[in-house]
Amino acid sequence: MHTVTLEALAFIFLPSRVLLPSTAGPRAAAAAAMEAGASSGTGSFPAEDGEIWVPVLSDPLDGGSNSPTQAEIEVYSAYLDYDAMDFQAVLEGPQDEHDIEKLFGGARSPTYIKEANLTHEIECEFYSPTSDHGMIQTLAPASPETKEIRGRRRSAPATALPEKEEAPVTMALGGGGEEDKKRKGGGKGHPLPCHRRSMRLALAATPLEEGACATFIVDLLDYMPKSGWRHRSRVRSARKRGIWSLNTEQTFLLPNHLGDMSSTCKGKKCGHRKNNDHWTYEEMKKLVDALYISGVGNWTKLKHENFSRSVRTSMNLKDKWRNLKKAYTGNAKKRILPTLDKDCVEKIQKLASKMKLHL
DNA sequence: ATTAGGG
DNA sequence: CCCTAAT
Repeated sequence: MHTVTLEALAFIFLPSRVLLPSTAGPRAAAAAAMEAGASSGTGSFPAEDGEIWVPVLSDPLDGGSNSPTQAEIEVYSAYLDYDAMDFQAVLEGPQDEHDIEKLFGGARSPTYIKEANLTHEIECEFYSPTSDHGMIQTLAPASPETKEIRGRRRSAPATALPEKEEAPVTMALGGGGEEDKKRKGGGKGHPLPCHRRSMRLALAATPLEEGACATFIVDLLDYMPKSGWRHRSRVRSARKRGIWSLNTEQTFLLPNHLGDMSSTCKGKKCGHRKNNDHWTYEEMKKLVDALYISGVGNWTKLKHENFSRSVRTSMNLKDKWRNLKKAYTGNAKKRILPTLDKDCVEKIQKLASKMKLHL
């Protein structure tokens, strides 16, 4: 599962020692998750292509609760083809260049890897069976070299960007402090229930730097009032100026509210787009294939059966179909068409004409 | 609660 | 993606 990313990003690596605590490994986590019914997979690992499971430490702030938490992570890469073992290897973490090349050099040339500024964009969906706390704990080591950092929250409260350079990550992440308090108000530290939340993160690391270890970086793009690329550019440039660079060895936690926009920004008050992600070829193909089999409509069912772990909502699916249909129907003008293969396009057109008949 | 359609 | 009317 890969997607073309237009923005060049830094290569980031996962600090296995933190993400993979003593007891559990990816497989264990996967097994546990499946047992818990969190996955609709058939028992294979990963449940779906490009999907990996990693254990997430329980929230230390959660009144001592040690409830297990899992994070479902889908990995997208514009450059690499992985298989399950690769993922596991990544998680268990080679930490030097040699290993990286060994891991990723198969399909692509190591040189390419090095020069490509690979981006690992991961989609995380946190499930907290009991505590509702989904937290990833990791080290945020000094990594001034961390060039471009990116990860994207699904959505966030519109908060001004912190102005301080070197602002501790935790502070940056806690940008919406007021909101946070409100939501937790009176709850004795217990957050509002949220069994599932998702967020997009990017792993950034400088594996080639000595002493450098992976860092988990949350992109603060979405803290900005979003309205177009200008804002994004501003953020990007701010990032270039080092505003978001991590500069301490502190351990930081991804705050609970991160990625939990469901409670923050559900209403229409928050007029931000919730999902600016472009559909990938795989997604479109998957959608078309599914529609071709089960027919157009029943979006909710479609969502649950074919896109259960995707960020796409049933409405997203519906809208996407409509757009695809529009794109490949009628006069083939100079439109910006998604690059779908012939087979896929054919299905779209067949479906479209079939629907016409039924009108 | 979902869906179809327009915006 | 959002919103709304209709179901």
